[in-house]
Amino acid sequence: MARTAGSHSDITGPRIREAALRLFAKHGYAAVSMRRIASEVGVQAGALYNYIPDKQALLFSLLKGHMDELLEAWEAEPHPADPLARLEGFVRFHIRFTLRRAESIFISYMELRNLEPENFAQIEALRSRYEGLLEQILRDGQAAGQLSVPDTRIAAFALIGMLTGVNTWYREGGRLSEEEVAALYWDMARKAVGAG
Amino acid sequence: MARTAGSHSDITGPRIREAALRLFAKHGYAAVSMRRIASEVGVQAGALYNYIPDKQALLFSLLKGHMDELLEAWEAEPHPADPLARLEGFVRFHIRFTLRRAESIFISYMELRNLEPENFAQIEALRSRYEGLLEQILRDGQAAGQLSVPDTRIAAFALIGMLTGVNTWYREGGRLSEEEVAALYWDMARKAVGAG
DNA sequence: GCTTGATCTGAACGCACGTTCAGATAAACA
DNA sequence: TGTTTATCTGAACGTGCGTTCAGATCAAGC
Repeated sequence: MARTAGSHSDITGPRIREAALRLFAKHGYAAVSMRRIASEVGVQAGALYNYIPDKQALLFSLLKGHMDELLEAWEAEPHPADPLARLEGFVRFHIRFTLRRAESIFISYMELRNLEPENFAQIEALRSRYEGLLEQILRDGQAAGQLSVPDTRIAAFALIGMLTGVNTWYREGGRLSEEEVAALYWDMARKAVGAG
Repeated sequence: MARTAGSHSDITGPRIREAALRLFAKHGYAAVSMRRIASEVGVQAGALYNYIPDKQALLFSLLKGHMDELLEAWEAEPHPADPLARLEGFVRFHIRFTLRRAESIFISYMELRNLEPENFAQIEALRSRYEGLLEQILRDGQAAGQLSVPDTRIAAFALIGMLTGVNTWYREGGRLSEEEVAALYWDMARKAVGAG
């Protein structure tokens, strides 16, 4: 028994990442062994090391990939000139992302502390950039007189905290659709920043 | 070398809980060993088992203790008849608790998944009770016509998410005092639920 | 059909884990 | 002062960890 028929690098590689993402989200990085990930992929633990240098690099790669995808996806969104429309776009975008990439969002909040310092700093920088995007929208809206918050920085944190919170209660197939959730949160977010 | 002079049960016990809380919050339950906790207390790992049956029980005890303290502290607060005042009380109470018991709040969100099923169910029930308190306030406020939210349940989740988010950025001795943070969040929370 | 190279197995490495326990120690009490 | 008892040590247990690697296997190119 050795290599299973029909298995290839371009299949196993992604499957390792998918399995790791799912298991890390469910049990936590430290609680998931390489053997467990390998078994989920249908492979021996040693085979993982054809694809990743070590466990830490696997975690970092997942978090980095997530943040890159998040920022790129935001860039690809339409960015209306009107600050309030841009804010609505951000809220809806963030909700959508949070619901569709629930596991990625989850581990990128939970597993930060399991990153080695250099890795942590990199992810933290990307996160700050993302938070900065929202803060800039709020500043523009403030300057345009469309909204009023006492502190744009804190307001950005508050909004992101509020929006990201959906993944603590949202379950697919539940009472509310993604669109309904987005509408509810946009209503509250809009009011919260005084754009009644 | 055996028992260190002057050490007693009523000192070691709490110190174990304090060390475990701090270490779990910083590195995560699965990443912290019993030997590490013991060394923090200045004791050998075996000595821990004079105070707790096992590691899981230690985690559960910390989370249960936190939830009990949270609910009891809320009961001890004044509960004005006016729903809007009660909402303000809740927001300020939650911010205060989140800032002062940062580590407890942190692990009671992060380490839920490391609880065995029966333990998880217990903590989850207490958490639901706490969320229910806020939802009831929102319903009362709605009935009194003082605020307007499309969905009290979701609004409760959104507010708690927003408020709890402070512990992702707040650092003691930073730019804002606890009182200033509370004021900022109360301003946004009040507007968010349409009590402009 | 042979060779090559990518892919995987299976066993092994040293290490750290949670937990147990017999024995040592010192504080408390007679 | 002698005895008791709560408290802690230090070593040990079986287990599973992340990682390495020599050798087996199979797909592809000639």
